[in-house]
Amino acid sequence: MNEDLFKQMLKEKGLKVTRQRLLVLELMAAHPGEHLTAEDIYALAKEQYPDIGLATIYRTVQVLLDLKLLDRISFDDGFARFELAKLPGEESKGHHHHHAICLDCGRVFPFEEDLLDTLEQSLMERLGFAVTDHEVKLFGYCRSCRENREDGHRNG
Amino acid sequence: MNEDLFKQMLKEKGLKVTRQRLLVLELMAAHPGEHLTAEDIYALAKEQYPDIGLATIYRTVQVLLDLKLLDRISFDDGFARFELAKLPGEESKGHHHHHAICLDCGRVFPFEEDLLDTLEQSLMERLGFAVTDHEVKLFGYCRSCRENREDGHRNG
DNA sequence: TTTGGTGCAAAATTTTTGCAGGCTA
DNA sequence: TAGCCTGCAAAAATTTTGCACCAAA
Repeated sequence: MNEDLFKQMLKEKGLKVTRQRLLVLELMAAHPGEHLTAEDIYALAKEQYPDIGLATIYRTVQVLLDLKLLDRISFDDGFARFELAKLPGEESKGHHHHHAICLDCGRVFPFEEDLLDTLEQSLMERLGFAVTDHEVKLFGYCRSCRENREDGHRNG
Repeated sequence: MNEDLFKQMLKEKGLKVTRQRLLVLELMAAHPGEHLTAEDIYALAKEQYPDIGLATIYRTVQVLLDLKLLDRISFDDGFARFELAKLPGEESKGHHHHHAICLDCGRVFPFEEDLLDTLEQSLMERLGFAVTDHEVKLFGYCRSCRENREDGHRNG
């Protein structure tokens, strides 16, 4: 992420460039694909700026969401999570990437595939619903958990 | 939903059949595809049983989730929502149905299409990730909102 | 200097838990 | 009757807001 571009985006919205905003964006860029909660971001930010407050994290995250620099995602575990958004043009239709969530170890595997075109076309034809974005979560079992499970089966 | 089957499911788990549990399941069955929050269910339940408590709604919903009679979904608006689950065998692979969410009016259109087989196969081949379930949310604009918008364009 | 941002603490909101009493089996 | 279930209220947990002070433009 280009810091100068970020400063320009803030100025265009009449917002000020502050150390806290720069820090949060930098942290998010340093942890791609990690799905951080507000508390996670707070803890990381305190390492570099102990005086920062949790309320600032929430307010900054909201600014970054408005600028479409972050995506909010939920794994239905009680807190909102945030991750760096792809810049427009980095992928085909401006769609976000998606998540395969292991039901055993809880790890999250991002993937990029964008195979929903047929489905979206069908919705337009049948319902007149024009899709502009989508979010896909797959649940299942990752390779290492499946291998562990097979070991278990062999032994008992 | 068959009430006797529900009673049997409860008994098999050592749980008791109570008026509150029957009522909540009945309400969920009477409002298919409506994505009710705990407060929504509470309000509906009070109409028929004014003494019921909100805590009972949360506890009952948890029981119904465990029995896989309900699905929990989140539209990232701050509360968990619940809807009646499809019985096994009602759809192809045990997968749930999905949601197209209008960004304008907020209405939610359920759809059944199950066109992710290719994607899931590819994940298995590339990551060794075995998908057992998926959740798809599409965001966009429904027919009536699109028509209103076009009216607006014509008039101004 | 003016406007908006921050940190702290309190408030708001959703969800969970403890407990005394009541209902199911 | 024994044990689970409920209702109420309090607690927990995440997120938002009010306010005085501070920093950016």
